[in-house]
Amino acid sequence: MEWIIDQPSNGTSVSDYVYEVLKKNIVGFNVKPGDRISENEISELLQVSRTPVREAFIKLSKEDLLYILPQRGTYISYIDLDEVEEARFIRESLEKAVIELATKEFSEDALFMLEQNITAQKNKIEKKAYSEFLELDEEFHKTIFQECNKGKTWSIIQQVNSQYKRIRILSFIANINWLQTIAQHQAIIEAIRNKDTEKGLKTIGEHLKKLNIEKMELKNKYPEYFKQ
Amino acid sequence: MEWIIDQPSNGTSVSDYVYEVLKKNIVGFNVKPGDRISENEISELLQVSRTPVREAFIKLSKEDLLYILPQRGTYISYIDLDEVEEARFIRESLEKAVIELATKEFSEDALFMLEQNITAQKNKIEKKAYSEFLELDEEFHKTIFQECNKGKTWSIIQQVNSQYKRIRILSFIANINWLQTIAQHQAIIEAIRNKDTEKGLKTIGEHLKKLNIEKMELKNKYPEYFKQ
DNA sequence: AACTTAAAACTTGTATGGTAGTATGGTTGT
DNA sequence: ACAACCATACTACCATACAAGTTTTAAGTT
Repeated sequence: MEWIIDQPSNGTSVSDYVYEVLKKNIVGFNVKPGDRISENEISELLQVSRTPVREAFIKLSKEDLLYILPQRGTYISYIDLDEVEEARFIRESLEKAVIELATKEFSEDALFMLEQNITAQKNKIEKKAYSEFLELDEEFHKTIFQECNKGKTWSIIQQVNSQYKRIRILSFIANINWLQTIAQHQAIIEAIRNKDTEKGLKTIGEHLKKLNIEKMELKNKYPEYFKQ
Repeated sequence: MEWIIDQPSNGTSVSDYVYEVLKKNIVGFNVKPGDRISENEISELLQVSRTPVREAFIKLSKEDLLYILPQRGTYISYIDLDEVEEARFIRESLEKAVIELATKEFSEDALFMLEQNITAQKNKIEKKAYSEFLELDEEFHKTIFQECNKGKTWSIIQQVNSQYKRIRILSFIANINWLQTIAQHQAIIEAIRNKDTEKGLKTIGEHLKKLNIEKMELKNKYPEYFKQ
């Protein structure tokens, strides 16, 4: 498969540019788990020097999207279901804590944004624009965090979420139900509006547990992407 | 005040070495918030090249212990109480989620480790060895996470916790009560042993909220370390 | 054919050189 | 006295060179 190489947007550093390109291609499985990449190879591919490539590698290795073996090589990580589970655990813990805040206080403006987001989500689904749908999904949750003044918390989730994202992509390729996802988003909005903390917590739990069920299914379907 | 420069321990990379030295000196207030440091200055001080220094800077900036202004300079961050509060929020959410697991299943061996840790804690307090006490404190919580198979979760806390750590150091310099801390640790052990989830959650809440009370007190005492 | 071994071709880690952008301090013009 | 300007000395960023270690390759030996 071919690499997707967007042009660097203005204002970003070379280092960030390399990071973005690599992340996109890893999460999108354009480079496959187990593949070996090298600083030289990427620096040539993107026409930049090794330094920013190296910095991007380090950053990605912290997200466990790749692992660096000193003096040996750098490899794309396999999806580790134990890690995915822990990422889910972290995300569930933090999302629940935030939904508890959101069901106590939430501005009308932000609620409106969430609703607009959902209509956009439906649109993308009809057009079968899955990756754009996933972006909106992320945006949805991000909005809740920001409204609760927990932007840093969201960035932590982002960091842990990389592994998780790859599974979601597979899940969409495998064509598993996304209509349920939208229904859950709607339920979250209702919970916030009615200040129904109980319902909010329950929905978030289901929302994230859904993927838990799919995990084994996906591992059977794409064993070459998984650890062991 | 003088910089504390330990020798590099064998096996660690130069980059990690620089990171450790810088972190220790920032958290310990040997370099003060607002101070300017540069790649050149540090590379000369530690007798290494600029590359590993730069990598350490990037890592520390992700923990918000310093901030990099491109082409302008790198500065030690002031303590931002909003950020500290969010770090506390994250930690509380994750610690509660883990204590819930711990009060359901926990090995006898690990419980023993926790008890041994507490006796060691008392020791350090008597000797007024505060920084060593803080290390044991961290170890205590880490043990719980690891026993619950949530090592990654702990590492997330570590990352977010740097800001928080600086406050704890100030708190100890200002001589605020640590006996209460030990009592709370003991209460956590009891909760785990008796599988008393309710008590566990409550204690964790108090444990972390304690610092919340001290924050304003500390800001008044050391205004030069805080933002605004 | 199977095993040794040495050299070449990789890898990442570290050092150093060069560049663009920013702050600063002094000088000049008014 | 004060503002405009310019030279200088910084900064972090990126490119390149070198070092240290690993893997691959292939020739040489038994």
